[in-house]
Formats: sequence, structure tokens, C-alpha cells
Amino acid sequence: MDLIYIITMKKNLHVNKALDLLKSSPLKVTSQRTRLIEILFKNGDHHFTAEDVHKEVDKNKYKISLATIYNCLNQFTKHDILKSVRLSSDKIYFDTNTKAHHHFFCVSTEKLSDIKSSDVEISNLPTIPKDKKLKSVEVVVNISD
Amino acid sequence: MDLIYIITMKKNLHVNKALDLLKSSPLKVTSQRTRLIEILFKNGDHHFTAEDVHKEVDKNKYKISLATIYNCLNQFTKHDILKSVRLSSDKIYFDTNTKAHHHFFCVSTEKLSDIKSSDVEISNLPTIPKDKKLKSVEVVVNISD
DNA sequence: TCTTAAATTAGAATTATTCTAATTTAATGT
DNA sequence: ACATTAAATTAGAATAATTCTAATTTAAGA
Ligand SMILES: [Mn+2]
Ligand SMILES: [Mn+2]
Ligand SMILES: [Zn+2]
Ligand SMILES: [Zn+2]
Repeated sequence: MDLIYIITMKKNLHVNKALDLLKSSPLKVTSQRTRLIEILFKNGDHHFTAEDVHKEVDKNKYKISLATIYNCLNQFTKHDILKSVRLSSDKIYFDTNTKAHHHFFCVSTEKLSDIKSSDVEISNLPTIPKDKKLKSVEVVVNISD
Repeated sequence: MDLIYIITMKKNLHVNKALDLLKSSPLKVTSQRTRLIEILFKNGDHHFTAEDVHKEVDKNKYKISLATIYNCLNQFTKHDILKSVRLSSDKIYFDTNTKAHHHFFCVSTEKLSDIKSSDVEISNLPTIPKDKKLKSVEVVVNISD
């Protein structure tokens, strides 16, 4: 009994944190956005494409258009509720973990997963070309079955 | 005089090396493939998309269909004459440098460039999930103007 | 409650890439 | 040289992820 209660609290922590980010952003709180956040954050950190979200929306019998799903994912990304990961040349992945971190990418399953930050250590970075500025460093460890 | 001669030799070295790879592959040596290799390798290591190649083909007044350009780039990649780099979610980049190496990606210009291998040192890699095997490790340093 | 800027939506458009199916060509054997 | 055949080339259609358009609805403040 107590155990189940604790697990329920954990799920809501992620959802509530994301809902708080939404509320403190300039974005309006709509039913579509609330439902998307509930879907995306209920299971803690993970990675998904727009199509994954579309399927989950259908499964929950919500009716949110694909255009809205794309709009929301992009706006959430712009306002640091989500992060986007581009590595596949034909799909954008979204990530509930907005902190800088690195990824495993399984080329067989096309699934992304986080690498614990402490598990990658870059001891030497190249000097950035003189006229450019550094944006981010992304390590992708490609794996397969 | 001598200097110009040396530079000309250098260009041909890259082209000839790629042509040798083509000849020793199971692919047939066609005029389209020969011309593409001349275009792609004449200036040493660089990075390009299919559309870049299409423009350069037009500029040289060759008539090679876009389908053939895609076919060739993909087959060259399969036979280690080229390497493909996937990072943009909407374009495949091809690379004349087939050795494992890392990249700068300028988000302003959408141009890729090589990082000297000795300029990136990864001192700690995560353990690969038990049921998976390592394919490659790719570091992308995103920069901007 | 009124107003208005923002959000949602269906469907069309865009764009990189792949596919199809007909034609041409390279390479091999006679 | 000529015939055979598998591979290559090609135009154009198809695909698929994403964005755009323009009409409608809604959230939130006055
Ligand atoms: Mn695509
Ligand atoms: Mn696209
Ligand atoms: Zn992640
Ligand atoms: Zn490169």
C-alpha cells in the first residue's frame, strides 16, 4: 500500500515539474498541452518521436491533432521543457531530460537512451575555429543488437 | 612551375585513390561514377550533401540524374569509398574521409568540418548495455557564427 | 462579459530520399 | 566482333517527416 503510494508520487513529480515549467513559460496552459505533458512525463526520463507521441495520444483516446503535437513539441523545446536530439537524418527525437548529456543510439531498434554524465569523460576538446562560438558537445555511442 | 605541378599531383592522388577503390570494388566503372569521383575527390577531404553534388554536376555541364547521384553516393558509402554522417534530421552528409573521426557542425552555415583526431580525447567511455555491441563513437561539436 | 492574441486544426505543401519500371551499358564468353 | 546478361541509369512517381496555411476556437486579462 505505502509502496504503491510512493511510486504514484514519483510519477507526479516529473509531470508536476513539467507543468510548473509550462505555467511559468509564456505559453498558455491548454488541455492539449496539459495532456501531452502528462503523457510525456509520467514515466520519467525518456526519448520519443512525434509519431510515438501520436500513437500514445490515440491509445489514451485523446484527440489532439498531429499538427498540435508538432507545434507543442517544438514550443516545449524552445522553452526548455523538452530537448531535441538530431542524429538520424530522418526523425527528430525529443528528450524529457533537458540537461546536457550524451546518448546511446541503437541502430537496430532506433532507440535512444541516456548515458550517465559521469560515464563519459572528454579530456581534450579541439580549439573552436576563431570566428565561431561553441554551442554544445554531443557524444553518440552507436550500438546494435 | 614546379610548385603548380606538385599541387596538381596532390589533387590527382585523392582522385586516383578513390578510383582505385572503385576498381577494386564489385561496382562497375561507369562514366557517371568516374565523373562523380573526380568531382568529389578533386579537392581533398570534404563534406557534402546529395544536393551539393547535384549543383556541382550541373556546373560542370555533366548530365547525371539525381537518382544516379543518390545511388552512387549510397553505393560508394557501402563500399567504403565514402562515409555518411547523420546528424541533421533532414539531410545526409557524405564525407570523403572514411576513417573514424569527429566533426564540428556549424548550425549557422550547416557545414561540417573535420576535427583532427588527436584533438579529441575521450578518457572514459560508458559500459555498453550487456546485450548490445559497440558500433562507433561520434562526437559532434556544435558551433555557430 | 468583451476583446484579442494565441492555440488548434484539417488538409495542403515542402523536401529529402527512395522506389519503379523501362532503357542503356559494361563486362564476359563465344 | 557479337551475343548474352546482370548491373547501371533514368524520369518520374511514391514516400514520409515536418512545416505551412488559413479558418476556427479558446485562454486569459480588461
Ligand atoms: Mn525523409
Ligand atoms: Mn524533411
Ligand atoms: Zn537523453
Ligand atoms: Zn569528416
